[in-house]
Amino acid sequence: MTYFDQTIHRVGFACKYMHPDRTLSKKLLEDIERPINGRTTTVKWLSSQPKRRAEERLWELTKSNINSVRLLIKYVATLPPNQRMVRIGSEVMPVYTHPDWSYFYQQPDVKTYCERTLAAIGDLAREHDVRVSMHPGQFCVLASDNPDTVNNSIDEFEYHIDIARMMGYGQKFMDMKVNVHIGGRGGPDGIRAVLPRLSTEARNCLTIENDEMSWGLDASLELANDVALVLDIHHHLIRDEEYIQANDDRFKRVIDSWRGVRPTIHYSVSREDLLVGHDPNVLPDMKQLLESGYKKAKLRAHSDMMWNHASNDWALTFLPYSDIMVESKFKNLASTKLVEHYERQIKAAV
DNA sequence: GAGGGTCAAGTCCGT
DNA sequence: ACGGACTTGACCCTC
Repeated sequence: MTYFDQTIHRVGFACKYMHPDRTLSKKLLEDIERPINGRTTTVKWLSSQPKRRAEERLWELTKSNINSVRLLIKYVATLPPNQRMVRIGSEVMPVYTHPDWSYFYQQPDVKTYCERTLAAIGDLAREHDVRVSMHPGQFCVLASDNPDTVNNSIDEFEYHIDIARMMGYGQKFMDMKVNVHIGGRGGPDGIRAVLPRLSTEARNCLTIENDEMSWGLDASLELANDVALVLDIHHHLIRDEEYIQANDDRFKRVIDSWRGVRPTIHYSVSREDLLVGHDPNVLPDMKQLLESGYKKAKLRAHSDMMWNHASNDWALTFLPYSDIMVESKFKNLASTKLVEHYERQIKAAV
């Protein structure tokens, strides 16, 4: 087992808190979890309401969601230093980029409220050394071949950057990562073309992640001199059917793209209910699974927990070089259990 | 209170 | 060409 520094090597989770005691009633769990997790609405519902009522709703959601970010970071701050990393969900300010509703957030009282509260939350994160990030969703396609989609995607990306900026991030290269996939048919050139149109803060935060279907690691490596790269080791496994190694030259180039800042990689594993009966001590063999009829579309879906020890051992070989964002359905429960399992292994080995 | 229908946006795969 | 998956629930509404 390799050297392990509690204060440097982080494992985090994404967007949502789950209470550890799952034996509690559904209602009680909801009461506990609800304030910590984001809520949202739909354009359709908002536009069906009188303007006044819709605005009230947006106010309520915005206040609730900003407070939920605060509570989430407060929770992460109670974790050991090696688990102080979390992704903030995108629903903080619902419909922020929708043409009918973006005005709402430009109103001075709303804007001031968001700036003031998010600044304090950024301070809280820095005070407790919580590493934060964001990840715009599937509709943010900066490299689309449709100019309208690119325009909308820039707005959507800059929305995330507004949050980062209000929290006090974006001033230095990669003080916060806001991660997207290449996504569109424009590929790496499409991403490069859009860079001059982004704010300085956006360029400081943008990371590009390799996709599990279309644009893989080789494509994102073309951007190594332009942006920081996020290696998703499971995506690479799905797409290229390869367990990339931590000493691989391609990973070295990923590390270099962060220009001295400690990178983050993404790690997930195929669903446990898809690979029923699979030995948790054996690495899933992609080629074999595909030959026996499993589809990539199914294999890409995230598991509840990090159930495969062999896969975890592989993922954790990256930890000396980068933080690991665990992507799983059971969120903090999966990442915490993974860390605790790893630490027990280290203790046993000493 | 439970259950069913619905939701801004893009892209890919399979038929 | 088109539907469904991905994401992926969460929410509203009706009963």
